[in-house]
Amino acid sequence: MCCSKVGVKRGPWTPEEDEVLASFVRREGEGRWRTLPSRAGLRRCGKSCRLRWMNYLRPSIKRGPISPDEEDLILRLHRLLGNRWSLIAGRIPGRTDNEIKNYWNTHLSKKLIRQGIDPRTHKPLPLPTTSAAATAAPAVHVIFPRQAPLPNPNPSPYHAAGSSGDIRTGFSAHDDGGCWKESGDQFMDANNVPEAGDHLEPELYDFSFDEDNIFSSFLDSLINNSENDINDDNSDDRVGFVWEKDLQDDAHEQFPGDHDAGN
DNA sequence: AATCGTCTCAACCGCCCTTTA
DNA sequence: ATAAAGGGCGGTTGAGACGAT
Repeated sequence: MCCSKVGVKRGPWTPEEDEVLASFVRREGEGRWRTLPSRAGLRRCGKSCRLRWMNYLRPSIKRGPISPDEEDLILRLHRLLGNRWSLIAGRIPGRTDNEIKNYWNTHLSKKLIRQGIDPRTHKPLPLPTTSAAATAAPAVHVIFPRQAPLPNPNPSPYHAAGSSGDIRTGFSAHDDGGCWKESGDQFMDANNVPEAGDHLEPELYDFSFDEDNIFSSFLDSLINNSENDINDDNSDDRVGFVWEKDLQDDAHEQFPGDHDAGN
């Protein structure tokens, strides 16, 4: 709670403060945010300065309403990544995670609900007469193995872990080194809800790889193929999905140790 | 014109990971 | 190995804008 310090200003930024911050960052560069206020002569906490710069003052920030293309991309990415706003924002030039998060919460989630789609799972909302099975419908997440290589050139990398795991880097913090691998032709998709561990075998890989490159190319393939991945049962290269449904507990039960590897 | 309810989004909060000493 | 600092993340809040009554 750095902003609660005595003498530290809070609330909306004034144009004068913006100018001080922007010119200072342009001159000195980003970083060292905690000491920036004193160096720049601002009565703000470092976090507030960083946020203001990242979400508002950066020259690369794009202004104006979200275009239909951007909206479509957000929807696709959210379907693949869940509430990983920084990752989503990273694929949409000029947009910030905060902006996308707000847009999602105020527009897109409601739009999906109106269309009868669960904004969390991107699956059809259950009918009002909820059965136990319907209410237990699990969330869909793609969770990228942190240190696991892709098993083959046309990979379907996915990973079982609870979404409560750390997602700040886009990988699960619970499962370093652990990777779920498809078994035979079995895939998980929206029409094939497995039990945790069904049709899957955990595999551990003990060599590292270029995470950025792998992740980037993998994400590109996800975006490009996302329609098929999700909706087309005949898709050959569809992405495997892992169903969350309290998966952390279930998977942990079946494969103890796997999910603690990163901690 | 006044009041109320809803919506929007900038800003803050609290947590946790990474880096540094 | 450990603690502290720095930084980044998603979730939440609240003030202002806006529309309905």
